[in-house]
Amino acid sequence: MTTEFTLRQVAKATGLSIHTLRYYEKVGLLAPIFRTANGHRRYSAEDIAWLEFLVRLRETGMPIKKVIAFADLVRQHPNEVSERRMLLEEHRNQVKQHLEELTHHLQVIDLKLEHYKQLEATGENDHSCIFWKHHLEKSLE
Amino acid sequence: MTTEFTLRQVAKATGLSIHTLRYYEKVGLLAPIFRTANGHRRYSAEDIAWLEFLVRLRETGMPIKKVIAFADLVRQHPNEVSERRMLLEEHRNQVKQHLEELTHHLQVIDLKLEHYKQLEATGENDHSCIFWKHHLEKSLE
DNA sequence: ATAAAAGCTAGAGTGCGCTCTAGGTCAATA
DNA sequence: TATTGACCTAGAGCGCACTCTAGCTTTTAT
Repeated sequence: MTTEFTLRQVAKATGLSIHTLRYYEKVGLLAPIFRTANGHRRYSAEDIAWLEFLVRLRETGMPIKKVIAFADLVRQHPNEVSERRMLLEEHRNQVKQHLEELTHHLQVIDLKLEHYKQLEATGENDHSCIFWKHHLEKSLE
Repeated sequence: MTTEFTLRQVAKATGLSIHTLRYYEKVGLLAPIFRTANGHRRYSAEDIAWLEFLVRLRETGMPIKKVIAFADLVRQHPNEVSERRMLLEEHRNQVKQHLEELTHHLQVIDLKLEHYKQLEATGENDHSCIFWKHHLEKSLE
């Protein structure tokens, strides 16, 4: 409330672009930001705190529409926390699951890398190129 | 090579849509798939193996262009594995980093959830709603 | 023999999340 | 006084990754 920040400052602070900050406000990810007499935005520390949480939701894959739904809950039911909790809990579980899938994918990629390293060490050809050869043969018929 | 599969079968096997399979071939994620006399696609077991790895790359966030670059390396340098290894290693590191960021984000979300649970238990209001009030006050001036 | 189901291509359309442009105001600096 | 630079709005444009349509042929089931 006391200290207020310009668009430019907030862009620098959050890592979001100036364009994105205006866009986020336009679509309702942010409540309307306070304006000076000439219409320029002034962000409060609380605005920045919300932006930081919002970015976390986005970076964990929450679609913009769902973040808007979350923001709307705060606006419409500021004293009712349970709906927000449920929405966030659902998201948390999705992130958790995604995390587990990624971990598994990483293991497979690591296996493939191990395989490559062995091939490089022994100077052998990649076995999987057979599959490409098959197409070459066919196209030469 | 021996057993071959129809478009429909491969869609079911990989979880990709029929449209997507044709699209992937068109843009070069797959080498041209073998065709029957009437022009219908017939996928080999190797095609499916590559599709499965490809899906893993996509699901770990590798952009299509980069997957194409990877596929091109196999086609152009089937005996040279080191470039492929480097590309894949770079991707692996990005996935690892992403995984760590996600883990951190998850912790913050869990903290927020803890906070919500406490509020629900004590029946208190969410402190963060102050930030929304600020805007309401301003709009009433 | 005919209808339904599966396949084909080229290319248009969609949804998401920005990102940029045009055309303007206002304040401070050279 | 003129110009630079930060800001404003409305709305157009873009890149990605599909997804679907139109109009056609072929195959399979009844």
